Amino acid sequence: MTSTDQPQRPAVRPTRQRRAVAAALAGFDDFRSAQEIHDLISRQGDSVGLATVYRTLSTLAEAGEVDMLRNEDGEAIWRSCSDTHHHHLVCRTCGATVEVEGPAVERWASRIAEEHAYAEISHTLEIFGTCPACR
Amino acid sequence: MTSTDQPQRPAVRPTRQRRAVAAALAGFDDFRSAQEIHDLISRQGDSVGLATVYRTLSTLAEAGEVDMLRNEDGEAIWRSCSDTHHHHLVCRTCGATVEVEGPAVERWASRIAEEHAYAEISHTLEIFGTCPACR
DNA sequence: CGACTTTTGAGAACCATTGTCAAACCGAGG
DNA sequence: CCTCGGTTTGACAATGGTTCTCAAAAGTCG
Ligand SMILES: [Zn+2]
Ligand SMILES: [Zn+2]
Ligand SMILES: [Zn+2]
Ligand SMILES: [Zn+2]
Repeated sequence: MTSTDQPQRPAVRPTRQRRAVAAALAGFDDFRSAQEIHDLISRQGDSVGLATVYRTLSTLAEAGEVDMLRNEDGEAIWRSCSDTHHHHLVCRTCGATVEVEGPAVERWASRIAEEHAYAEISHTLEIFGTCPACR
Repeated sequence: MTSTDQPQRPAVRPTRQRRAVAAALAGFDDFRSAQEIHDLISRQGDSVGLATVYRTLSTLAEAGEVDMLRNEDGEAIWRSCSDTHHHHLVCRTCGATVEVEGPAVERWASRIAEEHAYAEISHTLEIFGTCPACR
């Protein structure tokens, strides 16, 4: 019996590239685009292909290690976040981010979904504005 | 004095194309992509360039006549909505939409922004799920 | 009917994101 | 340390939604 119990996970390997992306993510606390992250990595001397940056970010996002959301232009932006469910207050200009929680909102959302019999619910809730520093 | 009081609006003209887009929008009540709307128009016999569809939708959105939001792939989707501020419960599969309101959420969002001194606030709040019909 | 301004559309251009696939890499055994 | 098989990478092509270009077409108004 080789493996009937374990779902046979793909075995993620700790490579130089993945370490570089993780390091870059640890280096800022605002939301950044994949391209910006790619640039940051290059600027630090490391060299990681853009496609790999995208792949790594997607993987991390699926694992819940980073949050991905879309700015008002529809571009994906990423950030290493705390692992509890939360939302964001994001500066439209510089990306400065504050994690926020709203238990009442969570309840409201699930109640709404329930009332209309929608299943497999997910929700997006982000607040955009101009931070004090960018005024 | 030609015009110092009126901000000199661009004078939007009622063209066949704009009427066609408006008619298409009136023909469905779920969120659709620009391409889908373009197809609907063609299917109704009218012919409107895709670029014009985009232009018209953008104009209508700025005027608050339609709502634009992004699906989970980041694509813009559009819908003719009521003119009061509201949010949406959208079926991930068929696009079926329910407009929802949450006064408490609105208050929560502005309080959060205020607490962190962010200005020019806007927020996005959408709930995605699978509607009863799509189960 | 002109003179003037806005609008349109076919196609090119953009550009973020994803796909391709051979070469490089990793880790476990041997 | 060497080998073997699956994993990962990266240069580059390909996608696909959206915007740009600009000459031709269509409103507006006297
Ligand atoms: Zn977060
Ligand atoms: Zn939430
Ligand atoms: Zn709406
Ligand atoms: Zn609101």
